[in-house]
Amino acid sequence: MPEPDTDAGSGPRPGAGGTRPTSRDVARAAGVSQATVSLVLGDKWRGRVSERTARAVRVAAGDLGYRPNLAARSLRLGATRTALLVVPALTHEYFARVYAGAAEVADAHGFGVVLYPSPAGVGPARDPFGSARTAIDGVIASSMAADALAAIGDGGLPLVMLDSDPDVPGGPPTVNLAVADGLRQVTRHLLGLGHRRVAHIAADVDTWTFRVRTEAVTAELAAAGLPPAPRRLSALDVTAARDAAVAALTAPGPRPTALLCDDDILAAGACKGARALGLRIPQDVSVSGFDDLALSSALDPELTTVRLPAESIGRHGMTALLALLAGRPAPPVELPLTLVPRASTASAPRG
Amino acid sequence: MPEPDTDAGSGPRPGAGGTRPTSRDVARAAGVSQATVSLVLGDKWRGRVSERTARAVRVAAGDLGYRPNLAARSLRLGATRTALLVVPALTHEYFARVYAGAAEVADAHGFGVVLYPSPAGVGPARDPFGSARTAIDGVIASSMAADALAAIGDGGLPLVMLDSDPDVPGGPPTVNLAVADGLRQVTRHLLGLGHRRVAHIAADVDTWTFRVRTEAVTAELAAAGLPPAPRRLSALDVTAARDAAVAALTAPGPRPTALLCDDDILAAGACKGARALGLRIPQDVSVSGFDDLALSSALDPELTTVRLPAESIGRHGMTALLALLAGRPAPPVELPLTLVPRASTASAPRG
DNA sequence: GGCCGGACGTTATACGTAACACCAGGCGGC
DNA sequence: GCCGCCTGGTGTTACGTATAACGTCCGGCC
Repeated sequence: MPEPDTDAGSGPRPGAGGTRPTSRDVARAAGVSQATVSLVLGDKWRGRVSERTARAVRVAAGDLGYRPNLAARSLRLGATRTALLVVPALTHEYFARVYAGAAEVADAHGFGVVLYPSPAGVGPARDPFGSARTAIDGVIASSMAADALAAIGDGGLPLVMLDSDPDVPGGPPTVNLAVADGLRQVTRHLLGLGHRRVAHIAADVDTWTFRVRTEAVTAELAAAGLPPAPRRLSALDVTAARDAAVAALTAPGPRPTALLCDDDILAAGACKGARALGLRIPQDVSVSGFDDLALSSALDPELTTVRLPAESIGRHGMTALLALLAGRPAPPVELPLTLVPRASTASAPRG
Repeated sequence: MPEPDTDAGSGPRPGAGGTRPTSRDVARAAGVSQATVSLVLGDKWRGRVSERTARAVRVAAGDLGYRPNLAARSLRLGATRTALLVVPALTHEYFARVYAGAAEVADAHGFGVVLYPSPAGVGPARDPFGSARTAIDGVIASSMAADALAAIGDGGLPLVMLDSDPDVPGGPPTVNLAVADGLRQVTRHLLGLGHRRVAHIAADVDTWTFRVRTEAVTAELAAAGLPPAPRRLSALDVTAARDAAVAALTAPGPRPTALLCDDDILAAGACKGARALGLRIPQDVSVSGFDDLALSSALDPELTTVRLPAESIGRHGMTALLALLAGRPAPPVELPLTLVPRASTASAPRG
């Protein structure tokens, strides 16, 4: 049979526009069979291939610029060694940091991570992961609404949930932040400064992680013998939060002396609202955030907030998914949070 | 190193009733051959399969919950219909918005987009895309340093560069923002307000998009008969920018009346620095940014800045890559920028 | 000398899909 | 009566990889 193959291992041919070399090309160049190439490059050759042959294979692979065809490998193995990370929004710094943590652990185990930013949870059940049409082995989903969860479950893939209700019976393994405790810390911090009229600027987002925040604040106020904080909903957006703050500060009755915000972005808006009314922060009104975004130390005054270990939750999430893929159980995790007191909160004004 | 976890996808999954159905299972259920299933589900059956048979196939596929094996499809087609978007950092809102634009166009063409956030451009040449080990058809790379570009080029994949030097002979197609013009607009804005002593807070990042900013500012000042602005380098970081601003404002000689910043993040730091010195913005010193991040309207006063059409550059980038993949040329693109004057700049103080 | 077994490789196969080449029957034209 | 053509499919193959099953040489031991 005629062999039009001209390249007899003469020299490197990187990215010359031709087709990519396969393991068979490497085999030909090294004078061995394709199986041997696979063994050597897959590091499974101890005691089955001589040192000299292995070296020859590696040299040939290097010369040709061989890179394995990942689609073929995935097909053969029935696994892609890739995880999908579903997040509600990428523009929120928190999720970018979660990704970084997940990628770190994945990398250490030879796994990849692919991101799918889903504006509204996830898409229709038929094709939950719209534009991320990549073959994946498992899913890590962060801060998903309940109906979105159902759509993901349909995929039949191993699943780990981040920042989601851990008490669903038969639900997927969860990795959570101690969000409730974090907001208790904030509330106690404000109470400790003498504040008795606290307005709560909450995000109008129907996810577990935001729902528990309100419960925690209310419970902590009740424990101190105070009524629930007036709660103002707002989109997770500076302008909406500004309006909510203005509404809270101009509502009938005695003016709140503190604005407890569920997110740093809301806190930034709250600061603008307070200033628009001529109030000074923190002398006239204290403002607290939640997240410790870069934004929070860019503001003036710097924001009292709660630091979220975003990278850590990403690491734990990936670790849990790897456990699932290996057939091991993934016990639930809850990570502690720490209050970061800064300049935007101070003692309540007298009067 | 966990070895025996390779059979992750092949184990029987309780919810799905065994292993995932293949096109052959669908064929069996519908009483046709696998080839017919492929034709029907691939929408290539017009005039080759009867309406009735096609319907039967679709019903069977739906009943079984069939989803094509993407690895097998990619192997067969030699293409993955997936693009890789390489960005320097995800925590910067700009890149998240670029992604959104790229994903929009990709989706409309049945393509997927996978993100690879590369802390330092890209990784070593051997495996440029570290944790994003997914089979891809092409690359869109944004704001890459020169050496990183070389590593990407080695991949031999179609490549589109965003925010990169368009004048490299034989270089890849580029999609750019008119960054130089944007900074000229800012400079003229400040000159028009009477500022004659402008300090330039620049990012210490060796990429084209930041290099041209300094050139543009210097050229525009020279055109007005002014010496180059004292330039202070800073990491792309609030604290570093704060220090740079303090240094600029306390340097020997007459104090600058304006701080021209290459990025909104730098501007946020500059504001903090100015305030730390007891200066009011904009009465004592004007501050301008660049990007129009959400941050810029969260600051107080709101930042004069330049709006970047991030989604648009993502859309154009993906469009260019699709052209390349179709064998068509991708002419260079340059998108115009618009100045957004807000409250952080005002007339230069007299004296 | 025959036989065993380690060292060193090779041959063959399957993964699931898409598409090319073929084929059976019916029908109209000449 | 034969050809050509249209309709509605089917058999088969190849994509590139990983690995199970199978050889082959050769030194050593009873």
